Amino acid sequence: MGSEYGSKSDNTDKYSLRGRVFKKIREDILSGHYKESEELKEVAIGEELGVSRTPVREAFRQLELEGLIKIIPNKGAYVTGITPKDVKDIYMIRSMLEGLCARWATVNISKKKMEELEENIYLSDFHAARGHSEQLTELDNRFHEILYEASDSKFLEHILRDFHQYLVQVRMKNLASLERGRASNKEHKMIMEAIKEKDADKAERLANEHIINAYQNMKNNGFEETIE
Amino acid sequence: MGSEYGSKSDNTDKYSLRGRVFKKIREDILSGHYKESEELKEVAIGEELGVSRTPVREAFRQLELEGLIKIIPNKGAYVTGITPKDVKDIYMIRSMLEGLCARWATVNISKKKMEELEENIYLSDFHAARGHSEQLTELDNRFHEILYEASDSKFLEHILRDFHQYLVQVRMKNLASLERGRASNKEHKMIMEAIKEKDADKAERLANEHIINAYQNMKNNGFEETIE
DNA sequence: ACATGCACTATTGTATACAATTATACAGAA
DNA sequence: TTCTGTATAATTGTATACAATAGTGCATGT
Repeated sequence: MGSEYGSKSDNTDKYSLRGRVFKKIREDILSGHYKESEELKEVAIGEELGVSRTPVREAFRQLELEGLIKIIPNKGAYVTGITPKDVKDIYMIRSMLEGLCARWATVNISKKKMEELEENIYLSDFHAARGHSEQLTELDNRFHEILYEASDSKFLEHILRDFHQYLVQVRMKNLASLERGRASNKEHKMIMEAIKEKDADKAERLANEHIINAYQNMKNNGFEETIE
Repeated sequence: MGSEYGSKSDNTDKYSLRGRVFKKIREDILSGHYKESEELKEVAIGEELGVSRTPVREAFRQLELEGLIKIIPNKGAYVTGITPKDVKDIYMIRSMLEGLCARWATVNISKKKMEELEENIYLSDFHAARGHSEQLTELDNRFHEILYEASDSKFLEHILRDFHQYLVQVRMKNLASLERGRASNKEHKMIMEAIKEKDADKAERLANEHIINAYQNMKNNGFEETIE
């Protein structure tokens, strides 16, 4: 129990060729390796990665659904790209949805999950004090995971996971800052307490702000240079 | 201009085998033809539809990303299903996002799109008075499409389109009721006016309520029998 | 009777072959 | 020159063949 956080949330199927291709291309798009409107050719990418067209094609379909590329039938796949404005939009949207999630979690959370949430806070404090940034990242992920599950809404869970995956690239270097890590913990704690007090309005508001703060922090740390 | 509303929003690629397979399976899941947890086998479905495994597989990948099936590597694809609660959740989530969309549209809408919005309202009144339900459906779709585009957010647009597609099944029989059609028009009009007056708060609130109303209406008309 | 191992089957994963579509270049006519 | 039609090449769409994996049932030994 607990060593493989996030396995449930990862629908990229790490060990299949398709999964690897999917991940690789997504990474390349999010990191700016592929330019806006660049055409992705099945054979070229297949050769580059040493696989046939089949897994590449399947990865393309997934990438299209995630909005990262646009496939024009019988013509080709074109990179959609992701601008700083897109990132901002995503955070704004996510802020709302995390708020909704916190609200629903307040109503639906089970006793067991509530305990896990408290334990999560406790452990986060522990590791933050010692500067264990890797564990902090994992705990942060898990905190949100718990809330997703506690919302008791299959679809909200699904959507928020997508966002989470989406932003994982950006988040990495972001949470690495211990300052933000500590602030984040404090916010988590407040959200947890609001849920415990069954104050849905408060939980929603705090979760909203939590995401906005994460975004502000990222912006301040000069992400403009990271993703262009 | 205007005869093929929604073509942009449809990422199912109507005329490819994959697109048809995708649509067919989604329909079968949403309409309850496939039971919860039922296993979908590539060859079986392929034979049923007279196609090979390839387009079926690609359709599966898309269906998984939409959360309608769950694929376990090397094992199989299983129907996730969609309960009345799921539908409710989706409407709640969509309500928030349509609200956000209306807010952003208020700020970003172009003059040209504003005019199209007004024209849409006008035409809707026209057709509602004459009971042209087909045109009404089309205009309703287009109304929301315009707002999505006007939000000037690629991602919000993308997400809301997905939801829209998702609920299209349910919506069909819903909007068919002329009563609701007329009420819907009224609500559209109010949203449009709020945007025109640059009152973002009002636009957001009205859009929220608009979706909730649509849900309530659907529930009252006994959708429990439709989707189980 | 029960557990264990092995062969066999069914199903998915991947590669390749073939078909259909689209883009391009070039020749010829207006 | 400019437009148009056609042949050709490049690319995606689909089907099929082969590989890998997981599930099933039976035989065998204790």
